[in-house]
Amino acid sequence: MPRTILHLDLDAFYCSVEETQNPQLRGKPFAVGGKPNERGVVASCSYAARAFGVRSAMPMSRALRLCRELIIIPGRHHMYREYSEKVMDKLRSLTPLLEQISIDEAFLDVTDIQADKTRLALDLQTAIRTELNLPSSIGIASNKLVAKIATEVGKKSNKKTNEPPFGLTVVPAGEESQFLDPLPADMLWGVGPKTNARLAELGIHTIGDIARWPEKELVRLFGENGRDLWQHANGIDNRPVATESETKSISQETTFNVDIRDEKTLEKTLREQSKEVARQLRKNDLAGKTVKIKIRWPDFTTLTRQTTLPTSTDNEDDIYRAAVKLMNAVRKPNQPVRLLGVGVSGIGTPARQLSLWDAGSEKSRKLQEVVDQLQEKYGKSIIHKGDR
DNA sequence: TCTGTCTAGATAGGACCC
DNA sequence: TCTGGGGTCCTATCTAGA
Repeated sequence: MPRTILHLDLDAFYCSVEETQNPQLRGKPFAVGGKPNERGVVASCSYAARAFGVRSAMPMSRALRLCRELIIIPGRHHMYREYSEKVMDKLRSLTPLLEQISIDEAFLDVTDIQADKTRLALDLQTAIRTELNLPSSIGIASNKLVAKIATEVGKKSNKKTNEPPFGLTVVPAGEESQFLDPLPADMLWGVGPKTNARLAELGIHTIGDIARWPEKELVRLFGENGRDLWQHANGIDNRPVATESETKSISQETTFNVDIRDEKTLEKTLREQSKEVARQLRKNDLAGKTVKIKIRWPDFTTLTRQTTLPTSTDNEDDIYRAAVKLMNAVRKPNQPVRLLGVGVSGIGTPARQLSLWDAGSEKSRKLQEVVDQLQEKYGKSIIHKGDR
């Protein structure tokens, strides 16, 4: 039996949340993101701003040139996260088979829900709109890949100026290839600018073009990615909706408003970043073994250096010391830096020293007795410093 | 003891995503 | 025109140890 996967994407999410706080923004060209004079970029822009050619990830200075009256709003990520959680709770009330893939997107496996799936999607869309004031688009298909592309297609085809698309696109099982065939190759998951350019050189422009190439030939040209490419282009995607995921790395990075040469400022930045990374590790009861730095020179060349520590850590000083060492190994004195970052990977639960005393268990009580007897016999010197 | 081979883990970078 | 931040995954290369 084919599965039914629903993909939901909140339209212009950050901007939509800002509109709930300030309804006067509705219909106006505005963008959430960094300041234009501080190397900021557009994180999200309203549909009115999009009409001027403003797009996300665009430098704010350029966005401002395209749209003189653009209103710039600094991001309030804490608030966006709260709204995101409200939406996810709403989805979870429908089914626990939920995979959140980003702050504003999720997959739901609704195969076993006994209801008309289009009706279900419409009700969901309406509920999120009326209860939370947020517009969303939905794609429904027999797998995650096609459902996600369906959402995108719905957004593109419902283009009323200055308004969110509220797309809803259903791809019936068995019609996946037909649906994908005319779409541009870069709508496929995993095809970015580089792969798209390579495909174009081969005369491949649409997803259908990929599907018609021999799988073996794609594997020869693109390695294992070629196999995925062929399968996805043919509408094949057997990945389940993954309800759980583990954190694999935690990092912090900063692009400076102006390039920095001063050693002390760079070290101070690493210190603050290490502190934040350690805080996040401890908050999630995690520790990492590999410390990585990322450094970008003014010409935009970016490099990373990493080192593996003897033991996992969630300690700010350990991370900072390793990061400074890595930076000093790669940076010449007085060399200007555009971006600096610190990350920790190789993540697991922290290897804390086991306490003999905290459990209050039978075992620890007996141990206590033994230690007390030994203490009586030999004095306190037998208690090793590290044991408590 | 020396050398070659295999393998696993570490490292660096690239591509991609939102 | 001048390019953020925080992630994941993959691949190539290097290196140490068996």
